[in-house]
Amino acid sequence: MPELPEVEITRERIGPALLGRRIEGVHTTKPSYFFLTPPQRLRKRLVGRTVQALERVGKYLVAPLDDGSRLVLHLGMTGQLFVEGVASVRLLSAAGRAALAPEKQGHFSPDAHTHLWISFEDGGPAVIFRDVRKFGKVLWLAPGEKTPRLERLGVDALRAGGADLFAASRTRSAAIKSLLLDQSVIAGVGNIYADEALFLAGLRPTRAARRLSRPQCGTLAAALQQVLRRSIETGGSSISDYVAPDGRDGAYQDERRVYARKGEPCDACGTAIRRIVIGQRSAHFCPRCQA
DNA sequence: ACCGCACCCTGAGCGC
DNA sequence: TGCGCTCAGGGTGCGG
Repeated sequence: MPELPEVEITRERIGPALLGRRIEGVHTTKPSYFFLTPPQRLRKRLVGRTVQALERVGKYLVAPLDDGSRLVLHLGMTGQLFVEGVASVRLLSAAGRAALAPEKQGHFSPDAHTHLWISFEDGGPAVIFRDVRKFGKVLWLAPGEKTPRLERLGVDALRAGGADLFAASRTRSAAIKSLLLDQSVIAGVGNIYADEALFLAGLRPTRAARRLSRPQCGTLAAALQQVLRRSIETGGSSISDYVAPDGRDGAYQDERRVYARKGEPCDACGTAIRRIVIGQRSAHFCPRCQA
């Protein structure tokens, strides 16, 4: 679910519920690879701490704490970071939803997928991290400690220019779509926005990266900026799981030109959108508009 | 270096 | 109703 725009919206809206509040309790599910830092240690390190800032690095959220350590979060595919008390049907499974009366279907209560529950000394609402597939990650870093996960990220997608793309693509024979998804090249782009940017730039996702000209790299970088910024403006894409920390859906899914629109007519020319597979991921494009 | 693939996990939706 | 299958905004690690 969450790509750069969704993570950025999450950062902005979870901030008020997190910053400056002293952590009283941390409740977790049992150890799993979701916890890069084991739950028991995580609890020990977090209780009594105060979150001083919240930064986004690619698709990661990084929270510096008052003792110089850092809490690192990644939402994976189905991660949901939100404030206790918000209502959204996306916070319940279809089965759970069906079991409730319609007027209660937005109400969230902790379930087996609620891996992190952070409560605060001020007694206000908790911050909750739920993730059905557990592809998300929680990691605590000691003061000064580094992690390859952050170290190897390339330039943030909101700051990536044509020159970055051009330089990174010269030796790459792989499809440009795969290059866009490579977080060590450009950090933050995922499947939706890679497809949408390639459509806007008029480029086929299958094109070998090294075959792009300098101007085409410029066009693609500009398209990426436009797509990402517009998605942030509209609150991100809520396609199946994504919900903002305040419980609201994004609206960018309504502006998609190609992603998950297989068989539908292209907005620009009417040709049916095609879906293919590139690097084990789906790719969507208009066979007429994208060369 | 770089590329493709297996794998991590759960749930929804589909055809039969 | 149930079964088996495919699919899903993520990333890592391996061998070639």
